[in-house]
Amino acid sequence: MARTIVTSALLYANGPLHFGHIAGAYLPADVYVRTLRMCGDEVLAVSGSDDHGVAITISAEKAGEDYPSYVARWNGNMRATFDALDIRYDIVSGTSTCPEHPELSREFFSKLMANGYLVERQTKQLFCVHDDMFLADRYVEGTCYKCGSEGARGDECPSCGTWIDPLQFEDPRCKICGSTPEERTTTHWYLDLPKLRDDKIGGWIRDHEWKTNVEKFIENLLDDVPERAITRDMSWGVSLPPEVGDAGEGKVLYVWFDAPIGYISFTKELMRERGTPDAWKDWWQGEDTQLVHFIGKDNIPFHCLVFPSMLHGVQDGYVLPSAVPANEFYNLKGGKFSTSGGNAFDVVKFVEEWGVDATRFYLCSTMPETADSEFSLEQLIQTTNTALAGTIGNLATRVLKFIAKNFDAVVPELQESHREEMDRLILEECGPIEDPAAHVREFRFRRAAEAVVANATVANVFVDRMAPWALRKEDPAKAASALNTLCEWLNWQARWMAPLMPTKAQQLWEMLGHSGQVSDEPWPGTPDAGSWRSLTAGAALGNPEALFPRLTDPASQT
RNA sequence: GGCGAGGUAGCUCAGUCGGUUAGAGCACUGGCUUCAUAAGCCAGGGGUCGCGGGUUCAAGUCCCGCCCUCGCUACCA
Repeated sequence: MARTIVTSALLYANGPLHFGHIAGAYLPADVYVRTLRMCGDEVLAVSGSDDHGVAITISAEKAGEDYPSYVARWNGNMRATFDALDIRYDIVSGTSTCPEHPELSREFFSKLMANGYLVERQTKQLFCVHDDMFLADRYVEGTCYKCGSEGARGDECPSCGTWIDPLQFEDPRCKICGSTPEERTTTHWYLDLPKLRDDKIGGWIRDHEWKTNVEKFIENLLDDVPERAITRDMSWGVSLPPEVGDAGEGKVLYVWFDAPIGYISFTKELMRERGTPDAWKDWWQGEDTQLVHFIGKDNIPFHCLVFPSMLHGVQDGYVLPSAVPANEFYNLKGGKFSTSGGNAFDVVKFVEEWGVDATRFYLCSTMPETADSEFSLEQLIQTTNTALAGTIGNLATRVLKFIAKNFDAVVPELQESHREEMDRLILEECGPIEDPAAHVREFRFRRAAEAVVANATVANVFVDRMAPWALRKEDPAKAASALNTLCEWLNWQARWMAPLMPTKAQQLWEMLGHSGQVSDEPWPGTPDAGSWRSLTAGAALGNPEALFPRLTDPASQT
């Protein structure tokens, strides 16, 4: 049986989730997981928050909160957003709360060191006595020694574009408190990426089949891969293992080093809770495991180069990613979603107002799969009204209400003599039928969304060809056969919809008279003339009602 | 400045290895239908594929230059 670990980018616990994140990494993962599960694959879905790093400590202090509660707040926001959007994981944890995380992160560090993939170096860095911390380049400002403009940041001068070495500032200031920092020597450990690349992993990365947009990114990256510091001078994070000695005092692992390890430590946490503490190995070190990382394009270097290098470097038999379906960026009004810049809105409230499934569907059908793409409320409303209310929802009501009125609200009978004609008409002559799951497996979510609608159009064409309202008077038995065929089709439609629109799929499923969960049904694929029917004539149908209410654009009202 | 992505119909986007008249959805126009959520079906109009060169029998697709938009620029993630 196919076994797949699906991860969604660990969210940096320093702000709310917005549609950019959701369309980029979380919703596609959820649709993928739901699809695979209905297909009978064994799937583990993991996500959580990335809780460490300087940015968080500074923001927390500004907000007057202690780090754990600050991080917990954003972790909670993430969970609430997932709930609102029906995005489900087996575990949503956090790097600062997962009990297994520190130890496993240190184990990675130790093994990489033992295997010769870490380099120890001493560097000079600015230290702020007032704030009692080494300052990241970004937190130093001063007068640019090239163009003389004030307010140059420690990494780059905004006026002349020069790359700044903050140690060369004549008047360095701490950006946090404004005092003058002093120069101090500090020791750090670097991940020897060039060596890791040359010891096999480079070849693996080069030969691996990546998504097109990922491929382009990686090629350049590989040629010029630097050593990367994986430790920091601060207290909020995972402390270093004892074997580094005194030099490790007051230092923690760099967030980017420990964050992806979270995927594994969260799995350990989950398996311990389930009472099978060793089961995580079957996943992460199992030969047949497929590892799929859903991320945004900004995460490509880490998931395609750094983390695989780490997994390889510890030499513990970890699986390497089989696919990294990175999405591009999702934009709002031409710019990126940004909560600090005000270019965003409250996701939970948005979903309450416009509906979970309509939102999920629209995000999927405009997902930035191949290039950056654009979100707009007007289009969401448009799409909901035409594709969901008009094509899919109206198909259900026009069929089921007609049956309720004229055929006693039960599945009408199919005359054996009509079977061949009905099957030929709907399966061959009313338009192409596609399997949404086939697109999902290729990470083509936009096409999958289109396919669900296109399949409903096939049935709408069938209704028009049969014209049951007229046929009922001329040949009632044949009208019954046609409606029986349409009931069968709606049963497929509900299952096709399930991964994308779980709530509405379930509602349709119940309208068809079923009591169980549609998501527990096996994936239907595409109908086959000989075997696609499964209904019993006379079975009671549920109450037909509008699946997707039409939405009104507040901007278009006068 | 450097790096990355993009500029294709009114809008949002597809276009695999360069190969017939450049596609889809929405919007728009016309016709059919009346079962249904003023829904459905059919047909149609609409593009010098950012600009200028080049390679080729053939370029939206490859090469060079330019213009514009967006993102990143590493010890922030």
